[in-house]
Amino acid sequence: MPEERSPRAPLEGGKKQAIMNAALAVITEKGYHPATIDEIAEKAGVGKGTIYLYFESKLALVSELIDSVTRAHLNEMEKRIAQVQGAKEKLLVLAGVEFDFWRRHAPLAQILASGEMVGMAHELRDQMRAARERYVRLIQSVIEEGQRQGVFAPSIDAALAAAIIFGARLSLFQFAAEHRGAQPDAIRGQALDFFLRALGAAPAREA
Amino acid sequence: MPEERSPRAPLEGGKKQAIMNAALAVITEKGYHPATIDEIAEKAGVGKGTIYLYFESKLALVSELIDSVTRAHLNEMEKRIAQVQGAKEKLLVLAGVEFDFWRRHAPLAQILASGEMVGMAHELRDQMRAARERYVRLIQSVIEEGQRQGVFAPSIDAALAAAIIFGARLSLFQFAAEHRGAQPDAIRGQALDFFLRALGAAPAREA
Amino acid sequence: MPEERSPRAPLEGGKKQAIMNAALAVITEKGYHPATIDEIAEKAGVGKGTIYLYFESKLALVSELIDSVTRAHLNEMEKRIAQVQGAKEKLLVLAGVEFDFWRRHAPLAQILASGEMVGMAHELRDQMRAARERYVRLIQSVIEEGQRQGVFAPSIDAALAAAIIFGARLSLFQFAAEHRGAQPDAIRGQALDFFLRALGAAPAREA
Amino acid sequence: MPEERSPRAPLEGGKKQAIMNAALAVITEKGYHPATIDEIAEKAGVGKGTIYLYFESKLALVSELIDSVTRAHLNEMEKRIAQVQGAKEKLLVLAGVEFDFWRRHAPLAQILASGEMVGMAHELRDQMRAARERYVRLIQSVIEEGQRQGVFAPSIDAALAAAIIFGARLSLFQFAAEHRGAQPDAIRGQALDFFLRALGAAPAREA
DNA sequence: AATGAATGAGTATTCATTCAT
DNA sequence: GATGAATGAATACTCATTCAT
Repeated sequence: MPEERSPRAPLEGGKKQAIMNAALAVITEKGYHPATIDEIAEKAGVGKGTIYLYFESKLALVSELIDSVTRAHLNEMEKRIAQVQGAKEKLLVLAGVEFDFWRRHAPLAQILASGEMVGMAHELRDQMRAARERYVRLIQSVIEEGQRQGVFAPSIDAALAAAIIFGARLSLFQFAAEHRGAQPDAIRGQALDFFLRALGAAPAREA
Repeated sequence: MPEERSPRAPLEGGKKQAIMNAALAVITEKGYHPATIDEIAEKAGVGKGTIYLYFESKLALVSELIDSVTRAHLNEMEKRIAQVQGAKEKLLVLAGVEFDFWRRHAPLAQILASGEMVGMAHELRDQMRAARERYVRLIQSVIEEGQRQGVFAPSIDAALAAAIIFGARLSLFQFAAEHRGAQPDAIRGQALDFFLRALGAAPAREA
Repeated sequence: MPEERSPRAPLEGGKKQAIMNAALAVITEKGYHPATIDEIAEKAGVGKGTIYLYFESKLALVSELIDSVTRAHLNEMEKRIAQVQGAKEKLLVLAGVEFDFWRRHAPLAQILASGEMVGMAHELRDQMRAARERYVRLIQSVIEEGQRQGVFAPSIDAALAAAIIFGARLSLFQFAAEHRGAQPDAIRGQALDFFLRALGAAPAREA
Repeated sequence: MPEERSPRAPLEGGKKQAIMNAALAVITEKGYHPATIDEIAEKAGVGKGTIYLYFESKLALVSELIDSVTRAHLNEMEKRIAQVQGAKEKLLVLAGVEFDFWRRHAPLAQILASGEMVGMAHELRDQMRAARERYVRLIQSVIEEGQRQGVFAPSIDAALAAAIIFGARLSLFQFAAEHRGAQPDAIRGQALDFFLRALGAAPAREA
């Protein structure tokens, strides 16, 4: 591997990631406004000024944070869905990836899923709206595929159904969190059956 | 200067309401943190200090605001549901009341619907969690009633289903807002059918 | 005197003046950039936030400060000059007012006279330039009057002469400050004679 | 990677000069405080840390800068004045060198000419005061020489006259800058005549 | 010698809250 | 009760300086 280092490549990964991780943790706990640069810096183990070497502003930091997480999540989702055949199977995969994501990124996921955009900078709102739209369209395309395949009722408005499914995620996660006794898999299964029935399909297990 | 003891008597008693209305408007537009007492006072047409005669702090004001709005909403919901017979009919009523509420209080509704206000003071979180629970339980009770009446599939976890339905509200509202062309009633009907199918019931129209 | 109070008129005079005086003192001692709002507030005996009740920003404060001082100075100068006849007499009055002003406002006068504008905000530069121009034009008009009256040599470029006289003020003041032994009046007399000779007139004492 | 021990040997030794030139340019444009080490380093084409190899601090850098410029200017002035005979002739030379200097170093000259840099660190003030004194004394000695030669009026306070002439420089330069239409030489000639008359001498042209 | 990533003290500004009138 | 002038804690961001490489 010959020299191929962008200006501060070697350290950037480490420090920048540390800052983003710290920001994620603090913002998740306190929200956007109460999260202070000081606390993020301390949690990241870097000096306050260092943050401004990697991000232009607090807003830019959060923006990149959201971007990074949603992009990664959506990319994985799309890749995994493309790997299976059948709309019902894809919905199953989607549910699985989703549950994994929530398990790993609970805090940010909550912000994203909550649609908590009131009072956020417009840049961030637009960004989150865009991510939401991409996500909804992904679900919608699976539903439409199912309708073409004849496994979902064709009379259903796929966009509306996708919006409902998208919107239910946060509640489902909270439900799972509050019913720790129940198997997450059981919850996921139940929820999937719920949506399959709603889409006019036979439950997954009997498929 | 003659005796002018109660110069604005007609407004007395409504001052607290004026403040809450103003707070609702400002918070709704900008979010909790960016909303300033100054702006709320101005919009309410009262002095800045006056707000502190009626509320201990900004936090207390918002807390009471949320309490007031959710309480009114839930009370109306419960009253209206009690007036009709049949689980499906109750779900229909619920959807109707809900759409009305959103229409009237769009911005605050969004905050409330997000369910988990990341970054809000813990007092507010707990308060909103409580409201959410009361709401979910209301839906759940309707579902259980339907299961007992034999119109909803008894195998469904009513609590989970209620959580899903609760969670979908925000998304549905956003969907309605983005599809202004479509009739809101049509959207409500479609969504209701979606949930009725999910619950194992025949669609409302054919009931 | 019936009620005729602009919003915060009664206190504004006192506090605002206190702030401007403090700002003048601090800026004079340290210059624009090193002068901190904290120190100005402390010296004025008010809270830091109070300054922002009267001035939009540090820049606005300094701007108003310059405006206030130069305006007062120029107004007095113009008034006093209008009260006497004869160009030489006017020059005499001008010198007198000038010396008084320097005695009273030494610190700000230094800033203004120095033309220290490098690095200043453009707003301030323009403001100081404008004040300088008004001042130079005043001197110039006296010179031109003297030329019309035949007491000053008509071949002299009045604008250039005015610029020279204007520019010499700071140096003269510094000279006076460094030669505390000499009578200020003697210095003023010498300087006046210097300029009268330069203008082609007989010295003042023999007029 | 072959031996590349001195990749920029041709520049070695000039690095300090490069830094001072860059500092002069930046400070001249923005003033002392707003000038940042970052910008100076970039303009000088060196690393930020390198500046601290040559100068102890920003203050030291500026101090050395002022020293270097004023020293060069004064030295040239003294050398050129020594080369001519006659006080009037020396004043003529002085004006010429001065105009050249302003033309070449307009921005720094302005800072220097302001004479009393309000707000500058005390070290710098003292330094500039010293330069000013040396300059004034130079002018003064020419005047005194003229008085001894009988070309200038002996009753004039040479120190005061020198101070006035010194102080007028900034204004004259600004005047020249604002009257770009006029020939600089004409302005210089007019100004010289002005001062010669003030000193009790016949104008230069008729000498 | 040369660099530039890292640092944290220092700054202007905002805003919830108090309190004298 | 009602007010809004006054306050200062809190916060994002800058920049001279250091030091490991």
